[in-house]
Amino acid sequence: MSAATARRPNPSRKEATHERIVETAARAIRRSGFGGAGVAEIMKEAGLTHGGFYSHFESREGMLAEAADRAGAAGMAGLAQVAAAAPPKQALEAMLRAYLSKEHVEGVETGCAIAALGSEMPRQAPKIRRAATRRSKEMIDLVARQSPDWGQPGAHERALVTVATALGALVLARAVDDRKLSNALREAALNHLIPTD
Amino acid sequence: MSAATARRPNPSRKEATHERIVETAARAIRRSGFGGAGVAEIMKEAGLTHGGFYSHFESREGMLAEAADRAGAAGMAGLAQVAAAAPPKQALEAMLRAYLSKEHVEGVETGCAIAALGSEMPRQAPKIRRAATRRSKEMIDLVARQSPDWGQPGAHERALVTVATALGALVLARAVDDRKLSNALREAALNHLIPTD
DNA sequence: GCGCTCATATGACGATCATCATACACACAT
DNA sequence: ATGTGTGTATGATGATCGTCATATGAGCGC
Repeated sequence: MSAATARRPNPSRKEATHERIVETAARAIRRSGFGGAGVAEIMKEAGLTHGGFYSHFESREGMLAEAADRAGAAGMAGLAQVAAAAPPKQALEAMLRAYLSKEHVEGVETGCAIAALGSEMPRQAPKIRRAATRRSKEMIDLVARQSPDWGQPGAHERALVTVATALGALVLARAVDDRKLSNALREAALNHLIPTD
Repeated sequence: MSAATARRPNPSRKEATHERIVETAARAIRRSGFGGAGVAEIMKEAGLTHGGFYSHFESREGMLAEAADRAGAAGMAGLAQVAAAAPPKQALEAMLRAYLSKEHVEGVETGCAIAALGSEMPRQAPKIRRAATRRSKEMIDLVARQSPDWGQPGAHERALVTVATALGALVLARAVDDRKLSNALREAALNHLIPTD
């Protein structure tokens, strides 16, 4: 428990619950999509009932926007952590290997939000799309910064292509019902994106 | 009530309606997703009421499977047509330019089904996933066949990467709320995928 | 300890959905 | 024309959903 901060009457009680709901929702939307994540189910999964929902969010859509942003942030943070844990020279390679790993293909619920929700984004509310855009730019910048040709002309364009390729390979590898094809997609994208020498 | 009468006064009447419903549904799922395409809405859009639906399909899911396959076939047919209309040497380039055109970014409803539904596929029924897998393979083969290095070792792998890059760029270009970024993604992917000389 | 306040629970409402039972209307053979 | 059968419409049912009004219970200041 928290007995530390005495600034506000009870700063953490409601906020902690709010946080837990958003965290749960961030996983739920990646698992079930925007439409498949019901209010009652999310609250139940967070250890609550559906009643108090509207004291935390003004609407279901508002919650979805928070959840989408959280999901995007979580995926980004995971990638950034992988990059930070690797030697600078191999940061990009480490990120790509993690992004195109079999574990990431199977772990939709905790993985990249753009891959899990990308094709649903065009019809989402402006708030959600803005979050997706911001997180996408972050991801592109992260890749660009770890690229060997950072700062050189065309580096940003190459980062765009790298992200597109990894995202497309992941989405396809998840979509198909054929293990061999799924693995072939991952391997082909990896061999193509990682400079072999 | 209905006995096994082998009498068909008009064999095409019902089939034509069935066809029209599937065609309508194929557009609806690309526009609204699998979950967002309701039975009543699809029937209404096909010029009917929701009542007769279950004389055409055994369930909503069965209809979705037909519609998904139809959507995949339509997207493929469009691409194949573009390829056929271009000089053989430029067939691949023509396909890529069409796939990554601004029109395709904006035309979700009549475009590539994998791009429109890709991130929803992992949680769909087996029938739907099988259709998606088959259509994906067709698309990869189509690209491989039009590639300049067709038959050479590694050509198939290169086709996998080409498809992944185009798909990822299209999904991202549609997802983001930023016109400039959307265009930059299309252009970057095109410049990278089309052999410039 | 007492009562006030806030976070959460209980329960209900209206809307929407897939599904099905039944009634109608049109086309064809006679 | 008339009746028969097939294709579609009308309407209902039960389930699920988002939303909200109200009740309950726990923690904090006095």
